[in-house]
Amino acid sequence: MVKTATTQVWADHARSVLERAGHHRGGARDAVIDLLAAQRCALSALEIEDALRAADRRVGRASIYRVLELLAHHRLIQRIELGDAAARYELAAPDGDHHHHLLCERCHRVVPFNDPGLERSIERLSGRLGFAVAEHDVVLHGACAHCAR
Amino acid sequence: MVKTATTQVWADHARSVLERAGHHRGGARDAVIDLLAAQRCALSALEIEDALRAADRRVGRASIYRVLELLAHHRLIQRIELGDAAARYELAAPDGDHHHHLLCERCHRVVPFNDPGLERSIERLSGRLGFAVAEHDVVLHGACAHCAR
DNA sequence: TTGGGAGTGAGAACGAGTCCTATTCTATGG
DNA sequence: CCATAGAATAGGACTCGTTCTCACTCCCAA
Repeated sequence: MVKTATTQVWADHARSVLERAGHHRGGARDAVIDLLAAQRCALSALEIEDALRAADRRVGRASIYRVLELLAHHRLIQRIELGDAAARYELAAPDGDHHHHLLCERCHRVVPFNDPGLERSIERLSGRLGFAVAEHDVVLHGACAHCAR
Repeated sequence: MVKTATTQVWADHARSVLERAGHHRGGARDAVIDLLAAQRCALSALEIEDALRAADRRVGRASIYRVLELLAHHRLIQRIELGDAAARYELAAPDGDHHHHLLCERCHRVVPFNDPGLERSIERLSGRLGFAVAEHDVVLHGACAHCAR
């Protein structure tokens, strides 16, 4: 598994958050964290299982879901649903930077994008409505820039 | 089944759109359309099945999913996923009015809201990025106004 | 009226996610 | 360093929403 500086930072951060929360360490968890850290796009739980098996590091399915739930609970990853069957999981950068997704209905590509204006709108809105928004998820459906012209 | 003026409008609209698209009529489809028209909040496919059975109008499960897919394809309903297992389906008002949902992490209620500012942000953003956005879906996670204070 | 294609129903099949239980491992205090 | 309690894990059975299959029925244009 290749570890770049950035991914290592996230993995260490994740481990220390969990340790501080009083969790023991464990092999399955380490394997999942390392795998996630090395990804640059979202993975589903089953894809994680396959990837780990391919790397000769079998991890029980239940463990994978448990680890993902734990990481999501501590906001170390974000769970995203794009409408296809499986939920996907993506690193949540410690600096709060994140993006959303457009699902192209023609080429079926998933196009990530980010937009400060959108983030601001959501902040304003949650203040006005009295929500304490911890996370948000925006999915656009339509044609990507490539297919739209 | 009670039919108010508004719901009848939608049902008629839906049927004429499908007819113009070259679809034959059918009993299952009519039943699902009438049921949807009478709802004021989103239903899952299984809830639709149950409601129809309760109304003594059994409809095959496959037909329900087929009808929902067809209606969604013609943008007569919108499919929404709130992260729990089942997808839900909601009327898409012909006037384009729609709302989004906050999932309260404490009381687990689904709180609908709408926000013109948010809509404007999404329009601007899609123009800037070159997307042709046909539909969009915003899900907030956090605490609702009631739980937040 | 009739033929052919669209629509439908019932149940099997599928797949993501959860549950259960025995086993292994981690961290702590003696 | 060892014992121990409780946390973490494996893996397989299971649940349940969704899709598939295929025989059958119905709609509608000719």
